[in-house]
Amino acid sequence: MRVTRAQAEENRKTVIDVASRLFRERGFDGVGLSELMAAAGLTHGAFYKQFASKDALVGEACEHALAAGTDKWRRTVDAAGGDAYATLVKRYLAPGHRDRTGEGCTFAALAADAARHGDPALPKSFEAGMKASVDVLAQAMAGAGVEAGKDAALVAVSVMVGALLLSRAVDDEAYSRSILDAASASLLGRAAD
Amino acid sequence: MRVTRAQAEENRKTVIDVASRLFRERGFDGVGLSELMAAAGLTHGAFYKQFASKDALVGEACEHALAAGTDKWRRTVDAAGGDAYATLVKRYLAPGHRDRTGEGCTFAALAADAARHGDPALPKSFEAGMKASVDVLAQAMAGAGVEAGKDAALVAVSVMVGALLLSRAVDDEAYSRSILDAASASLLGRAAD
DNA sequence: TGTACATCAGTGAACGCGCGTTCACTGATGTAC
DNA sequence: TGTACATCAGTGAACGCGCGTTCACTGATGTAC
Repeated sequence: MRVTRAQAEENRKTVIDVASRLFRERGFDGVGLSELMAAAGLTHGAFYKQFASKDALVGEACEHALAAGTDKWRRTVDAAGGDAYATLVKRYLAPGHRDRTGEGCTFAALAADAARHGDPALPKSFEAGMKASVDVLAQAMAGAGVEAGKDAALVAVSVMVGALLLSRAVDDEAYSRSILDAASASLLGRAAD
Repeated sequence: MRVTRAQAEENRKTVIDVASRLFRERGFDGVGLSELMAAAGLTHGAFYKQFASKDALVGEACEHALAAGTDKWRRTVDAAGGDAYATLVKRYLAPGHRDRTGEGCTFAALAADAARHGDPALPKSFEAGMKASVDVLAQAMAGAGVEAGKDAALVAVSVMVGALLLSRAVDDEAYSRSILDAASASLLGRAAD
């Protein structure tokens, strides 16, 4: 049965939101459309009334996840003031972030999937998300009096993404934390503990 | 038709080798057993004479790829002497490595896949590979007179993996290189160019 | 404002397809005498 | 060393299953008068 235009638009957003979580958790191939639509409270048949294909949703979900990540960082910087850089780094390299892949960093979760996906729209989205993240981090670094500049922020993002990715791939909890802690200490200086 | 035991053993190794390349290129879900066996010069039916399941091959292929990566680093260190650290970093953060995912770093290619795979054997393999890589890199850093210690090597590996991963996920070639170059300069010092 | 009709978001069955896996069969290899 | 037989790596057809996608249908929404 038909629903209001507002409801339909809301359903569309729900699907994208659910997809952005599930894709981060299990990868593009790890989530079927039936399961995804069920998680959004709909049946799978409704999918093609909103999206041209699964690939189209993959593109929108990545864009959404990347934009949400940047927004979250921006809000943190706005709220934390001079502590912004340390707050950003500590939250990013925390076990809580490591363990909630679905709500976490899109780069650490999906960059490899995006690179191999074929669709040229994904790299464009990831690049835009990357540049935005680097900008926000550079601003936070400057505010903290850390050596600023785009390159320093670029490297900082690389450390963060790499450490988070690796911390998720190892078995031992203590070793996993030591990866996060070493990266955190390196970015914030030895006195960060 | 039956083949010699030596031939069968060789075929098994070929399958693992081909799998370790294809999985790095396209992910575990991106490679079907028929295609994989065909790439190894066999038919898909032969697969289950050598492996219990696709998951079993995934485990062996990861182990193989990780061990091969560590060996390659070790050989580079043995061959390059005092230049080992710079050689390692430059080769790792080179466009050639970025563009050959199938023969490249297993962490950058498969860490996310491994983290979400479920099978507890994968994190064990990745952890062992990580520790071995950190050891080799720490040795190379010490040989180059760079601040040594496990933590510094841990962070260096994080930067390298993160930068490579991100360089593969963005669209613009120049921007991709700037990620690799920034990481390289950061690890080797500004004078590295 | 009330009625008549067209629209279309959502439903659920069905489609073809490729997946991982199984199996009866082949025939050269390996073994026993 | 030569012969007879058991083994088993590899073949290729077949299995059930879940995937992405399509479609006829429903019925409340949106529109026209």
